[in-house]
Order: sequence, then structure tokens, then C-alpha cells
Amino acid sequence: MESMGKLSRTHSCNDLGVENVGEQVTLMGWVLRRRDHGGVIFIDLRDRRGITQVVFNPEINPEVHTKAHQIRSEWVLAVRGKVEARPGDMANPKLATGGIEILVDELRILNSSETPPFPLDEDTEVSDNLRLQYRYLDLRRPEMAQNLVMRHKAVQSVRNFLNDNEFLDVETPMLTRSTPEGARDYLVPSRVNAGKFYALPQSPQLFKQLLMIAGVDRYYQIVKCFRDEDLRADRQPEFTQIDMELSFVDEEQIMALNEGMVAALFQDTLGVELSPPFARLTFDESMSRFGTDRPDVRFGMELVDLTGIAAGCGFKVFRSIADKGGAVRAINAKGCASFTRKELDLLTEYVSQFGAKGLAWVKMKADGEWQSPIAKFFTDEERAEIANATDAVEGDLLFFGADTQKIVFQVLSELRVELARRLDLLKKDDFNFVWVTDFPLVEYDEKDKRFQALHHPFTAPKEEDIEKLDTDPAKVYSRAYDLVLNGTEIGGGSIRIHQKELQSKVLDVLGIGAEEANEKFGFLLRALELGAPPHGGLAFGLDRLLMIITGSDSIRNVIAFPKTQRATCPLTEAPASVGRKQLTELHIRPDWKE
RNA sequence: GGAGCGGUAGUUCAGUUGGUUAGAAUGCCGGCCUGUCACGCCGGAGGUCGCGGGUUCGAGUCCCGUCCGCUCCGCCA
Repeated sequence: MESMGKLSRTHSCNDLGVENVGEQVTLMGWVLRRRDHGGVIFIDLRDRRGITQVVFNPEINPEVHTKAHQIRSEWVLAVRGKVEARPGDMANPKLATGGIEILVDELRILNSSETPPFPLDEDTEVSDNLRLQYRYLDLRRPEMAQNLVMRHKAVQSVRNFLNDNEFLDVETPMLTRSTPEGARDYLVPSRVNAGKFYALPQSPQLFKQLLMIAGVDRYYQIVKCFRDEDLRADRQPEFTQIDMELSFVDEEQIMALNEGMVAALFQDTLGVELSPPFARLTFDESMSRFGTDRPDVRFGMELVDLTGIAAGCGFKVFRSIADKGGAVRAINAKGCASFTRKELDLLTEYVSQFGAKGLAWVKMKADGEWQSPIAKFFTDEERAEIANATDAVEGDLLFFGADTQKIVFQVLSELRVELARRLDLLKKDDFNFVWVTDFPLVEYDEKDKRFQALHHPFTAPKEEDIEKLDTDPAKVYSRAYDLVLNGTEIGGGSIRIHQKELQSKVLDVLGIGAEEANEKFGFLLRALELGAPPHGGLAFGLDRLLMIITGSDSIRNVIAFPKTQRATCPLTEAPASVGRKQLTELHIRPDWKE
């Protein structure tokens, strides 16, 4: 092993081209691959920026050539030499630096490496556990290195945009208090306050509202948030939000500002030109047309309401569901009548996980004929009516959902996306934004027998609905808005309540009495009495946004050191046990066996 | 809490109805090779078949349990 000595890096492994021929340069990096011809040795030297071929020629420098023989994969090298044009037709068009190579006259081996536990040079699918255990090797792979660069660019773009718009970056506490509602908190025991706990923030929601009351006016933070819930491909226990809050604004101003921010973000990361303003859908319209409040609008296949037709039809299953207040809806998979029985069975199985008890289908044949297990239950007139409503023609395939409205929406919205996947309608470079607005303020929780906030308890109700808080809370709409991109909710926010009386009333509707409200949110309620300005804001899920920008199918690929599905870190082996002494200091008594 | 898929050489995988010494590719090691770029050629080493138990004359293969990874449901205001 050697030091760098007097060598100083002059270029990255992606910098040099034919215009540099003749220059003396020094590169440093990792050995991607070595090709030893017995005589001349080629080494592909890699850093995060690219790859440059370096050459050891025994005729020109036998001493260095001998030394180069021992070099292996992932060794760390410094090479000094002359940039030469590749002879004849030896240029490698696959490399940005493929027109040149470095003829080495000084080689320093800065470090050796054991054979890596998995190949870094190919796109072999390595198991997630191994990748996370050796994350520092995984991150050397160009795809992952690029994802880190994208993340950096995205954050820079957002900062630039918000700084230019007079936002103030203010940090909020990571050690705060547990709040009811919402996700399970990560708790941190207090040493100096026996038996008490901090919670890691699920979001800086209350602090950013307090900052508005403090007169900050425009706040942002790119901030870690924590939720102790089960993981998914797009969910990590700690994740990053682009969090912002503004005073003296309404929904339109916030949405317009964020359209500008997102447009700049896509320009700065992908060079993609978006064209705001983005499409808008109300919550009710989104549910009715797509069955979900986060619709993927890259393709059609919208839901069609057949409840009215079903109510009078001869098919008992449909009719009784319609009579009992359920819903019957359909989607038309255009031109899919050629699906096989096996494909239909697979789709039926797929939707069963979303609560579907079955999946009725119809293949449209010539002259309005149906090929379908349920064809015999419908008259010619009813079939014509359904074909008309669904715009079905020969060669189409209809799917029916019949159940409670909630299940029909969930089943058909998931089926719709699954069909689009199978039909390859989900183009990764097609970015379709839509604002979903006019959410209900609350929804009734059958389990807990009470109303729950759809967004959070600080969301302002629509002014014209305020009187309904007393009479019919379920009919109150809110001033909340979500930004949805290709079926993923990437951001959400609202105008907040800035008056104490209204906030108390909403908490009351949510079943949080004055006493509890005072204990949990007393500081906010008090602040609302001391000159709180009208305000509102929005928070983006940075990781999800980057998933879409990079085309990743897992959030783990855009986070440098993510957790496994069981929320562990194979690299550091966190979480880990701690000693009795530490626990005692924290006033925690272990009740497990050691 | 629940459902599904996976775990075999360093890595990615194959392994038939339960049947001789568990294979391939790649990587690794050694030799040869002066223009390759996934260099090539020759040779070699490399396996607790995730772990534990059971059935069987015999288990990578069947059964039970368990651990780990992934996807999904519940959960995630």
C-alpha cells in the first residue's frame, strides 16, 4: 500500500476526451475490470462520474507494468500518465471517455480490496439483504450513484426555488412530544425526566404552524420524519419531506407556487419541461371516475356507474346489492376480449386481496352478443343498455364490481391499474400530474364509532360548510389538496384553521374533548389566541418523488442507507440490544430474559 | 396480525416421481497470451442445499416448526 505522495488528482474518470490528447493527467479511482493480455494490461478505472481506460505497456514502462500485474477488482489506484488517442478504430463508443486512454508512467496502489461479495460491474440482481449489508459497495454501482446525484439535484433545485421565493429554512425539533391521531410514534425515553418520553416527529406540522404565528411568513425545511408502521416498497420508517408553510395565502396561491417548484425540479433533474397549471379533480369526481383519491391519469379505463341499471335487472346478485345500497360499477378493457380463461382467473385472484368476492366479466362479441358466465341473466335490452353505458363494442372486455361502494372502488381502481400494467400503458417517462381537491373533512370510523380527520385535525373546513360541523360533519368539505403523480400521492397540504373557536369545534367533532385537547394541543390553541395569521402549506414525500424521477420500483433505491421490511439495518445491525446500565439510566426495567 | 413468493458454490440460478459422487454460468486461484473493452485459451479450487425436527432403507426434493429477504392486505391522520 502506498500514499498518494505528491500526486494530486487532476481530472475525474469522466472528464477526458480527444481534446486532452498529449496532456499529463492524474486520475484516482477503483478498478472496475482488468484485461491482462500477458503483455499490455488494460484497466477500467471508475469513480462516481465515469470510467476511463488506463494502459500499462511493458515496452514503454516495464517497471510499472510489472507492478500492475497484481491489481485486482476494486483496488484503489492513483495513476499519472499521458492522454493518448486510441489507435485506429479502437475507440469505445460505449464510454464517454472512449476516444482516449491513459498511458501510465506512475502507478500508486492506494489500497487493495478483497474480492467483493457481489459483482459491481454487471446488472446482476443481487439480493436486497446482501446489498444493504454492503451498502457502501452497492452505492459504487453506477445506477445507485446516479440516484444519489438525482437526489442531490432535486434538493438543490427545491432549495434554489424556495430561497428565490423568500422562504426561510427553519429547523424544528427532532425530540418532541407524542401526539394522538395518526401513525404510531417512535419514542425516546428521557433520562432526566423519569418515566417520560419524547417522540420523533411524524411531521413538523405543529411547529410550522407556530412559525407562521411567529411571523416567519414563508417557511420550508427538507426534513426527516418518522412513523413506526409496517413497511412497503414505497414506505420507510424514516423518510424525508419537503415541508413548507405560508401565511396570508389561499389554496390557489399555494398550488400555483408548487407547480412552479415542481416544474423547476423536473427541469433541473430530468431536463423535462412540464406545463403547469396541472389538471384538477375534486375528491368526489376522482372517486367516481377512478375509484381512488390518487388516480393514475396516464390512461383511461374509467369506472362506469351501473347501479341504476343493476337495480332493475334480472341478475339477482346485482339487483340485491343495488337494493341494499351497494354499488355496481364496470370498467371497459378496450380490445381485451382475447384474454384467456387463465388470465381472467389470475385477475380474479388478484382482486380478491382487495376484498372482491368474485369478478364478473363479459367478452363483447359481434352484434352485441355476450360471452360471459352471467350473460344468461340479462335481457337483450339490459345488455344493450350496459354496452351503451360502458361504450363497449365488439372485442372489448368488461369487468364488473358489485359490493359496498368502498369495496367496488378499491377493487376496480386496483384492477384498472393492474390491467394498465399488463397492457403496458404505464410509461415511466410520462409524467401526469393532477391536483385532487375538496376532500371531505372527516370520515366516520365504524370501528371506533367516531369521526376521524381525513387529512389532519388542523385542516380548515370550507367556509360555507362550517355550520354543518354541528349537524352533519360527514358532509363538510375541507380546504385540503393532494398532488398526485402517475397514481402516487407525492404531496399533500391544506389551508389550516387559524382561529381558536373553530379549532376547538373541529377537535370536538373528532371526539377530542376540551380537556384532552387542552392537554395534547393546549400550546397550539393558546397560540391561536395570540394573533395567528391565516396560513396553509404543503409537504412533499421527497423519496416517493425520486422513485418516480429515477424510475425505481423501490424507495430503498433512492435512500443511501434504508431499512429492510422488518425495519432493520443489515449493515449496522440496528436495532440492537443495550446494556442494563443504559436502561436503568433511562428508567426502563427490562422484562425480557437476557 | 394475515396472505403469497423466495433462501442450493463468493454471486446469479438449474436440480425431473424421493434414488449413484448436487450441476451451469460468472467470479476466484494458477498457467499461456501485446490492443482489449463482458478480452481469449488451458487447468484448478470452491457446497453446514437458511436452521431445527419428523416421515423413509434413502430427503436439496415430502411433512411440521422456525429464521431471514421481498411483494401485498390490515396499518400508514
